[in-house]
Amino acid sequence: MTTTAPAQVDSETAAQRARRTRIIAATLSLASRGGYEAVQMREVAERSEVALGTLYRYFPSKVHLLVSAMASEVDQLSQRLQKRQPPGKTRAERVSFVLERSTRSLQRDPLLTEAMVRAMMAADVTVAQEVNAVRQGMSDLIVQAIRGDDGVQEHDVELAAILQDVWFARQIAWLGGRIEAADVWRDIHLAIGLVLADG
Amino acid sequence: MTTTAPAQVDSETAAQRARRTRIIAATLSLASRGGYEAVQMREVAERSEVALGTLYRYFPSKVHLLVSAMASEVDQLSQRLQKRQPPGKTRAERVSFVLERSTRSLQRDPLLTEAMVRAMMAADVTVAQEVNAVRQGMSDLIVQAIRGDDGVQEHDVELAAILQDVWFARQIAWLGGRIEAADVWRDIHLAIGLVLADG
DNA sequence: CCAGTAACAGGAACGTGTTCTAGTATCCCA
DNA sequence: TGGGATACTAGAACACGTTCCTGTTACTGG
Repeated sequence: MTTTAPAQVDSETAAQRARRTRIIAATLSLASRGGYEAVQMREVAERSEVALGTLYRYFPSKVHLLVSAMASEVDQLSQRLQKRQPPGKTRAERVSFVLERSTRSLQRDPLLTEAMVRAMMAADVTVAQEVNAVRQGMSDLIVQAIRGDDGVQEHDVELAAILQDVWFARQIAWLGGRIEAADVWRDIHLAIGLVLADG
Repeated sequence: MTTTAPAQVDSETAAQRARRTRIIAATLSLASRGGYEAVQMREVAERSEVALGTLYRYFPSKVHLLVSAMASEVDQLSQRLQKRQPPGKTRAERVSFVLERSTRSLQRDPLLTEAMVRAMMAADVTVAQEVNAVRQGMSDLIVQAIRGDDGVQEHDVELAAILQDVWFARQIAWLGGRIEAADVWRDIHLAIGLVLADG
């Protein structure tokens, strides 16, 4: 947190964009192999062929780094899912589709998920911007599913926020060893039914 | 995590119970003054007049320590609130009463809350028992409010779990500087209205 | 092209959670 | 009541996130 970050991402040099990409890639790779604790800053720096100080110039803390990595993952998920309207006649069916896909996508790589979700929860005010990017991506996904072809509905943003809260909380319960992977989806599905009781 | 914990809390010697009490007291005091980062294990040990190794024998990590502290706080809150049935004619009114009291109680000491909630979120599988104690305490509170004088209702435990998830998630959003203290309560209230739509 | 500035490399150093060791005190039971 | 196990103290040691320092490289305006 000593040095000032590169002014703007879109005014970066090509070499800088490449460094940023290498750093995120190394982070995802390490997280995927060993979770939160395996993402060690020295190791990330070494793998992305960047000095430790440079790593900290790009991402001022481990939490910034992991939340940024999650933002990049959510972006990808979002692009895959938003190619077409989620199927289903009711709001509940469409939201179920989207959240089930998201949940399965995360559970496929539990250690990576653990690293990213743990960072999201550890984020303090200095990471608010990155955290908001992640939440916005998830929210867009859910809101689009709620609306379907019906357009804007009352409370749809608030409902999406609640479902996202439950979604995160259940992931944490799973990561904390308090519920099984299968229960994550059962609980979220139940929450969808209760919150979107329209069919 | 190397040494085995004292066998059972109820088979402790008087001196051991006193140590445990002093440790929790020192933890709450430090957390209240400076939040999560101010709870430093060496400092806790010194203030509770216990060697560092002993502290780790009683609480095998900082997270265990803070979650245990939260369990003790929730116990107290629970005892205060459960003295009488929460007022209100509808489930929503009663649950609002209980959660508003809980929220206000936490917001009165933001740094302590930050320390405890952050520990709850950082808890891994080794802390599952302590985390469950906290969640059970909160759940009892909410379930009792849902039931009121009406007795057992369908899904009341699941509804309580969802509300608790939202409650925690909103606390985190507040602690993460993404929403204001007042918004915490507004969002939880909204969730109550949506989940318990019975008046 | 050159000077000055910002970014980067390499690595030492520091803080705090956690573990480990050696010695001492306390407890429990035969 | 004595002796062995268990618990405790004091403090060193280790790991990893973070900061800082020194020298070098890459960029930019004149």
